[in-house]
Amino acid sequence: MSSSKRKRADIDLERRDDDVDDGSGDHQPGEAAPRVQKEGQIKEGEAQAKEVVEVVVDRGGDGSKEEIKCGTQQGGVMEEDKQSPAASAGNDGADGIDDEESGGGGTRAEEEHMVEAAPGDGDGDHDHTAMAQDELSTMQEEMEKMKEENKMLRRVVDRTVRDYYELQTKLAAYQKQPADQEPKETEVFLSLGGTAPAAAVAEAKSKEEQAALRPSVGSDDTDDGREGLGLSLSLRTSSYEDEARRDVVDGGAPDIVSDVGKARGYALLESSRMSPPASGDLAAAGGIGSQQGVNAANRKTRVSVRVRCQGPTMNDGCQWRKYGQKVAKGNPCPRAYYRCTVAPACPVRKQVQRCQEDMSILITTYEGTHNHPLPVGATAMASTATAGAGAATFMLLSSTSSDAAVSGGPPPASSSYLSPYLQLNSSSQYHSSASPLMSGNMGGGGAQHLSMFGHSSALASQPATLLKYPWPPNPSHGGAAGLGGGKRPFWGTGGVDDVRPTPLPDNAGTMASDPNQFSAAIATAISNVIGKDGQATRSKEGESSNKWGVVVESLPPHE
DNA sequence: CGTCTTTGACCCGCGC
DNA sequence: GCGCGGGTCAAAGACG
Repeated sequence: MSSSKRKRADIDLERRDDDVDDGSGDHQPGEAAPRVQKEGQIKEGEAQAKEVVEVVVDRGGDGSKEEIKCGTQQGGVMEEDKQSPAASAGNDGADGIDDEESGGGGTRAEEEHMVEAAPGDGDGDHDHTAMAQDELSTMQEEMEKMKEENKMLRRVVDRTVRDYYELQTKLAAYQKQPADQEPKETEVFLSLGGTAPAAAVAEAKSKEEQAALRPSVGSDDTDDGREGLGLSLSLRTSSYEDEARRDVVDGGAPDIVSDVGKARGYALLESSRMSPPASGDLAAAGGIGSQQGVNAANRKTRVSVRVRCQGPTMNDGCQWRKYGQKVAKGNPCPRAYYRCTVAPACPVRKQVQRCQEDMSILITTYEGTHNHPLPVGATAMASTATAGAGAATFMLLSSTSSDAAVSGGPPPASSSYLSPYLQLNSSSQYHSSASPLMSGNMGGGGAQHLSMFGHSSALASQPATLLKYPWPPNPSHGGAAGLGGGKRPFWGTGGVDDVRPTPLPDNAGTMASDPNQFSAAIATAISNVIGKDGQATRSKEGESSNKWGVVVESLPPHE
């Protein structure tokens, strides 16, 4: 596997949850809802509010690598999308950079956020007022520092962009050549929360740049509980082939997603497309259309998601069947192997394993592309997202996430690799209310949303009714039943109309304070990234091939 | 009764 | 060529 040939998309979602713990060492993928409950018995109620989500999305599909980091920020978050690509193009280096306005890289944002939070938390003790002021001054200083850093980052970004364009040019030339042999890699990282998963880090090749980009990160570390509010989007693309057209090229910048230290919680989605399909189209399409079924090419596509959640699994929205489990050498935690059961011959498989460094982090790797149509809802969502360029999919952060929810009924994801809906089980730290996320919807049908933040509350702003899932909330979908009896294709269930991605907040700026907004910001960032692919892929019947039809949607707080 | 999870064994690829 | 590790298969058990 020459890395050069494969594409990768990584999405890191970092969330922090205090809450739920499966406790069980085994992380069982949510698939078996019923069982999960038994074993894992996650306590929704326990989920406490803080969650930090870091989403790193790597898209390999097109041959371009993109990194997007989203950190919770106070200031306007999103907007970076566009920049992100550029940044990413620059390669890894760019990662954290992005939002100029927001204050710089997501990391910084986080720090800022943290800073504020810290003082704020101070309760209202009057006695502490003086101290608070001191802290404020300190914070201001930090802010200034951060600003400076931001400037530096901007420079880096500019440089990156420049490089990006150059690469693009080269890429274009390169693309003209036969792609078959050419390897292409695209990596896209979305990191929310500013922290990057260790694994991601490991991958990251250029740490220096990262450091440069995210100086503040360290600060984050300090605050575990903090929601880093910074959303940074960086795109890194390295594509050697045509597929990559859309995005940028990157050179092999590794994913840099971030520092491990922060392992607090994050979800990382990483998709890497290893093989360019024999037919270039496939790759471009995301391999969707082609039923190639179990093509090797399909298998090569990989997406990994790292989510920090104590919950046993992350729900991706698809139906999976566990076919094996093994202990990997470097990680004491067993790795579980799942196969997509949505369609009989679906080549897609996924591996679920907990992060050694941070057991609360669940790493899910998807491989291959679905050879069956994705759920309409998912598709619709994906399309919506892509179209809007805004939000691609629903990402829900649910702290509740019991596996059950997850396992519940996962309709296929919009994207071939990832289901549009990813559920992160974990309680959001930030939300005091524990886990509301998945609330009703999730529970019953098993929401297939990717929940990034536990703050359901934030999301809550939107009426639950708004949240509609591609598939009916029927219990049947949900539980094991969904799987068992429910092997029926998910796509049959839902109507496109049903799906309504929550509109992203117009003002990114507002996001900062609100978790909801934050999530929205993330969604936006993701959507941007995804959008590209999504559109492309969607072009073909909107099947799963989209790599990233991800829509971030906030759910109403659960009760 | 049917389906899914669990678990051990087998096979394949890679590195030394 | 050997050993190691990863991934997959298949039988048995458990659960709904």
